[in-house]
Amino acid sequence: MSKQAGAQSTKNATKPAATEADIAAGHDEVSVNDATLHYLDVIYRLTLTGESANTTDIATRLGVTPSGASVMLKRLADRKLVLLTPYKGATLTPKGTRIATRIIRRHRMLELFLHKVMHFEWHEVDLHAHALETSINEAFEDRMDIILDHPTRCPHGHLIPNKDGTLPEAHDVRLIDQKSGTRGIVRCVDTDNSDWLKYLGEQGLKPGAEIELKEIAPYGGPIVLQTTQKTHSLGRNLAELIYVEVA
Amino acid sequence: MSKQAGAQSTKNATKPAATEADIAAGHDEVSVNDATLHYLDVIYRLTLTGESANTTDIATRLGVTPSGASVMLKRLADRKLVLLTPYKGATLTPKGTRIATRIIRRHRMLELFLHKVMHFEWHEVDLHAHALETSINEAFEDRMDIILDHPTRCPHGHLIPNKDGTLPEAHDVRLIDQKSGTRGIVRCVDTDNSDWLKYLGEQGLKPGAEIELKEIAPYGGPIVLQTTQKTHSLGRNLAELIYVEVA
DNA sequence: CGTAGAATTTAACCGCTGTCAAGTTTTTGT
DNA sequence: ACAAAAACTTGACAGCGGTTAAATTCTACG
Repeated sequence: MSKQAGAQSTKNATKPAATEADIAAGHDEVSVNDATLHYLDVIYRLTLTGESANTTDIATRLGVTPSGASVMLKRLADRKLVLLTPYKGATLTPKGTRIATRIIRRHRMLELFLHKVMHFEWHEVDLHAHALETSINEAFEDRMDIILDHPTRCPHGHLIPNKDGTLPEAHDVRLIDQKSGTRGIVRCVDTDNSDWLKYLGEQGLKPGAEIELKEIAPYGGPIVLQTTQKTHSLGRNLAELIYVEVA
Repeated sequence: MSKQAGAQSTKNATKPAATEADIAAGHDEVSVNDATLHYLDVIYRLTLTGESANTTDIATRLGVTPSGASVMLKRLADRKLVLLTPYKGATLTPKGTRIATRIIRRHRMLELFLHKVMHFEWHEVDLHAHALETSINEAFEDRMDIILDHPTRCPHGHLIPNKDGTLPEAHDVRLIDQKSGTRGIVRCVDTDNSDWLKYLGEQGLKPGAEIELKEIAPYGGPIVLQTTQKTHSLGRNLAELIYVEVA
């Protein structure tokens, strides 16, 4: 499964990588290096806001030095997977986006699989999924899809992209943007910080929970909200992670 | 999970790999390169007979050139994972054996998991397991062990090593070494050839099948055997793969 | 016993993805 | 506006796991 640099390069030399036709046909467009996939994954998530991803952020997320990331970004640009404006930042090309959404599909599907089938806790699944996402193939992906009955969200509530890269419909809004008295259902907890997830999970603040926003204290004060269980008081940084669907 | 050569080397430079203490404590001794693990796996299987593994066989199994394998074997010898006698062959050191049995445990457990939980056919699981075996960690391994209720054999009937490297007890004998009239239960089909497995599976000749050896035709002739379903006539090459437990 | 042929190793090289150090560009704060 | 700081890129290099071609060692056979 193309993990050795040498083997990879040789394969690419012999057989010039997947053609556009392959990709359009839904073949294994994800047949690229592990490293490449991780870069595309990170860039995709950093550019969700619409802004381009800067080198240092990418490097930090991947645990490499900015110089290393800079070099790699250039290579990805040469391969037409990212659009790079030197000293400014990177965004994904359509091709890069297709690959990224596909790997994210696999990542989130794996997270759900690890949670539902293998009974890992929701704060544990990201790490496992990360290790596995570049090792599974389309057959495995499809099999999970069947076993999980075509899921649309990972355990944290992130949307699972469809195979064609589109996203399922959602009506998620940020909890802290709502006004006091709003009632709704938690749909997503947007972090991969294991500790925060563990804490919020213990509080029952995970997708599906019914909550009512009681108060947002001014000047960065705590957010107070009510579940069927109890009243919670959360710091801004945690409350920011919560997305709800308003009742 | 350490797939980039660069990252790996750096990691090893910073943190000088698992110590003997780590290994004894049952920590993640399998924290080595993918490539290394595949080499150890192959060498283990080639040396099961007691003879040492020769370079060309190793290279063939791994899909690399003999020269490449030769270089790599030297590195593994430097790392005290294999015992190398130049121009003669390689065997595993105790350390290499520990790692190899551990990765084989994961491989076979994965095969069973893929078969039982993900409903892949028995001739499909080897490929998937091979891709995954170097990406899972101990927690995943342990979780499979629980879900599968501490299994002792993979779908083909190979023994799943225990975590300490020992093998479960077995009373498997080669079918073709038995004399006509022997009755028994198929315990193992010793091949990873997908086509052969598919065929034998379609014939019902898989672990658990009750069979009676009818006749072994001389001079390389066919082997005739009887299951509860029908009478089978197998070529020598296929019959050789079958191991049974005599009734 | 010597030699042809097979197996193996060595040498020189490559591509990938990193590192660190140094140089360049952009941003920021006064 | 301009200097300091931050961000980014470039250059020189390393390690891994491969390649091919050439040299070496082993083996088997007449």
